[in-house]
Amino acid sequence: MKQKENPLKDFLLKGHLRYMPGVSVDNVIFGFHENQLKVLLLQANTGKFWMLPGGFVQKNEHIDEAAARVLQTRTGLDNIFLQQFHTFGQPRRSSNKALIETFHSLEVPYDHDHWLLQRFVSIGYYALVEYEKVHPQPDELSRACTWHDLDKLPSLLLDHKEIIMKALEELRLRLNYQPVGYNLLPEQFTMKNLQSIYETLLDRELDRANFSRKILSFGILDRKRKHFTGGAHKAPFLYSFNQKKYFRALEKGLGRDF
Amino acid sequence: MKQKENPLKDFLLKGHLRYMPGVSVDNVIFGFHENQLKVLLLQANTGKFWMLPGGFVQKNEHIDEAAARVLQTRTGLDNIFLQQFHTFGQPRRSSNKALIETFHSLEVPYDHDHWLLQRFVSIGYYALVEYEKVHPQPDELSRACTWHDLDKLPSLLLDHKEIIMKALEELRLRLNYQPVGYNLLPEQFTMKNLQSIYETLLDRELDRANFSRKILSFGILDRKRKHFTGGAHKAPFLYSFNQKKYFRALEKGLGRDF
DNA sequence: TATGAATGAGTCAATATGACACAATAGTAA
DNA sequence: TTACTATTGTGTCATATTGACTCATTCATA
Repeated sequence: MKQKENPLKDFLLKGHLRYMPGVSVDNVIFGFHENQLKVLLLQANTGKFWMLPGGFVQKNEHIDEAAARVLQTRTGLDNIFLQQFHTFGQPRRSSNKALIETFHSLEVPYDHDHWLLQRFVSIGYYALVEYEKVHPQPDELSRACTWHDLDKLPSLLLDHKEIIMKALEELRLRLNYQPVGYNLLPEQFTMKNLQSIYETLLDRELDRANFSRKILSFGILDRKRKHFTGGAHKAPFLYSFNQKKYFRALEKGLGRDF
Repeated sequence: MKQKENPLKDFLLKGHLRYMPGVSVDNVIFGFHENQLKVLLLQANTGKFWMLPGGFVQKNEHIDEAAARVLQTRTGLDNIFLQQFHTFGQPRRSSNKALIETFHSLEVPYDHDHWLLQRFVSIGYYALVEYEKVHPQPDELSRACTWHDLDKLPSLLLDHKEIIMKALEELRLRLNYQPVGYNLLPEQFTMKNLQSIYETLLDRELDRANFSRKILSFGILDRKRKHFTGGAHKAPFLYSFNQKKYFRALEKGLGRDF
């Protein structure tokens, strides 16, 4: 029996049979830690640049499914609600220098028609995850899969920094008509937990009382018992998202102006 | 000198040299007529289905430019502000039956690897235009390029109906934080003109006084002289968009909740 | 000059927002 | 037990916004 090929080599040689040419997906995964917004990045075995967990679309696969599969494959994160937010299509998105080096080092024959050397359009998805709940694992092409502060991003591949910034911008816009937090918080949480998320996403402080009033007016929360932290102060109530109402609000929006 | 090829035949044979495989753009052009929202559709010479003015992305072209070029080429409409709103990527978007008939009728050789028979992802753009201002002309592939009522759409190709509906949905959402009307109205217009646009887009009536108050509060309008229509009633003021403020609002948004 | 239609401007109650105040805890220290 | 502190639930209050109206004005026509 033939020895297993190098998976990267296999991908370079046979990828064109499996994947759509010219189309990729890039996932911007936001996570929280100590009230800081983080983004999940991969670092390839072969390069020093960091990158978003992105990949390609199979020839017979919905792009939404592709985004989810790519995320699962490259980071191990599963069952994450991904939201498409923008498609990026500058003509020379990709620099092929590193790629061509890889061809040489793996002794893979190629020419300028090779599918990976073509220009790609990338469909951007974002998601919000609870930092503590997930355990990112790099795939075999990557040596690292770790969280990075948004204000201390390392050197990023191609236009991935632009993609991250656009994702954040769109996310902030949608905060006005979409609820947030479902998979960001444990089953039960305090109002302060939720407020911290909004404050972190918006990068500014919100008034405690007003925030509470507004969120409760959306009617997507159920109040539970009290939560005794052991802190020397009044115990806060716990809340949970009313799933039905939460997802209805995700679909229908939280009420409009016009 | 060789006779000019059939342009369609030329496109089928050589398109793969010029265009990205697997990626297309589709434009949803909304227009107004008698307070009705219309959408611009093409009908191919060879088929009975109507379609959005869509096309392909050149190998070295920004997707935004592709959308504008495609629109210009296929409908004659130029200098239109197109807004990307969603990318559609179900795996079997395209039915190739009609296409294969075309291959046969033009006696173009093909196999299942032909670039046009591959699965396509389509990037959706929308725009709003003043019905009276533009004069759509079908390209040589099409026998018609006409406006259609949204509530009386003809049979549409592929998923184009879904694309139109999504465009309208996104447009309505953006009405809450983006100004509308710049290229929809003449240089000067009445408050009623503008209100009609909003009413048509939202498909519901708005209170005259409240609408005026709200729009004026955005601070994107300059009041001009009065306009004497000849009607037997008080003459309305004319307004014009303050370009600087209008486009700043397009960029920055019209004020948020959180 | 009277009339009808549409407009600019205003009223007013209901609601939402932003900035605070204050009493009610839960633990800790005395 | 009792003070003390941090944090929370709730309330207030001025201000802004919204939705549903009214009303006088003004234009062309009869």
